[in-house]
Amino acid sequence: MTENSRHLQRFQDFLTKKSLRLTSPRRAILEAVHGHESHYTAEELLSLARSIDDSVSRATVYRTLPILQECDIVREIDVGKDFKYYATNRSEDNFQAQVVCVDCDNIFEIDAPFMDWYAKTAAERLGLEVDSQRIQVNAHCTRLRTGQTCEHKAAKTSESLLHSTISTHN
Amino acid sequence: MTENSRHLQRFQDFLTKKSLRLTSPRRAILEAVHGHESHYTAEELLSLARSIDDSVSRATVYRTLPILQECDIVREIDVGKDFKYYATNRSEDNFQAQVVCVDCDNIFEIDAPFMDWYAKTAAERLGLEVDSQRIQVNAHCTRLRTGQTCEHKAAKTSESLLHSTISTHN
DNA sequence: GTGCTTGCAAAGACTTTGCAAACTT
DNA sequence: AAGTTTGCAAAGTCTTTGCAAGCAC
Repeated sequence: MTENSRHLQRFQDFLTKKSLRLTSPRRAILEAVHGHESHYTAEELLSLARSIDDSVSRATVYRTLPILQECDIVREIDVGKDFKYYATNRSEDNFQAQVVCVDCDNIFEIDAPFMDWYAKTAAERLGLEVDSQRIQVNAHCTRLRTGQTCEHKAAKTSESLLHSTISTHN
Repeated sequence: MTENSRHLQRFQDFLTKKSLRLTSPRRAILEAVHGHESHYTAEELLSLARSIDDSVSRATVYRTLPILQECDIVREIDVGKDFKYYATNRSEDNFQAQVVCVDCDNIFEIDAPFMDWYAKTAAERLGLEVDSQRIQVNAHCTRLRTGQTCEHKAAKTSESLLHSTISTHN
């Protein structure tokens, strides 16, 4: 069973449970969500969804994203810009930190397994219960800073590093 | 030497260095920055600044905040809402994580000393150089969830916890 | 059929910016 | 005097919302 069909299944179940309907725009948006490799904006999702069903409107994308987040199919990533990024939840995902290159806007994700423990401890000290958590590191391209600005290409070649795991426990 | 005067000194030096001017609105805003206890919005800063010099305009607040951030007098805290919070840098501050109560919007800060190490390690793996970092934990009020919603009052009484330190190294 | 959905365009919320007048050095 | 800064209001940017027509079930 592919991830796509697993997500479709989950989406349908969720919609049914809430007496919502599986419409053609929603289907196109779900497909678009799988068409994106990494992080995308609402606008990018709209473009791709429109290439699948050109009647999809911006409003529907914005109305569907919260549903996809509730289904745990998509997650929102706010890196402090004036718009948000979204990413599709792949099955093997652990909690991850975002490393954002401020020169080229690339977003890398790196496992940060200690975060679950930290968040829980921090919240408990305040008598709270963890809802969600987030780590973000903003960084510059050391090597490329001197030459032309940090390039997206450079970032792409680092993709093998994306699944590195960093833990504070050694 | 108080923190206020240290900040004023730093502000003046910075302005001079950049051939900028110490004007009355800027002075009022700097004062307002010290009048706030914890986290404040641009709008709240504007109100307080206006109570000191009622001619201060919203535009000037927005234009002055970036300068204060460059001087390291104020820091920006983006908790993913559609507006930003600001906090005055007090001398004893270490790197801190934000714990945001999603019920009452209170923001607590807790030391997270391991973050420097983590950010550096994560960035290095990608060939980047750390610029800034951020940890945020969103949480609910466990105890108060059942009764009336989590109250701001309740948060205030936890203030003694604000300076707790949590480290992953035990 | 019932009532959830959609697209469109207008509205919203916060922040930024153009401009002429006012002010700091 | 020279050049920065200000307040005002308009512009901007992303996101949300009202509404009548259109669909899914």
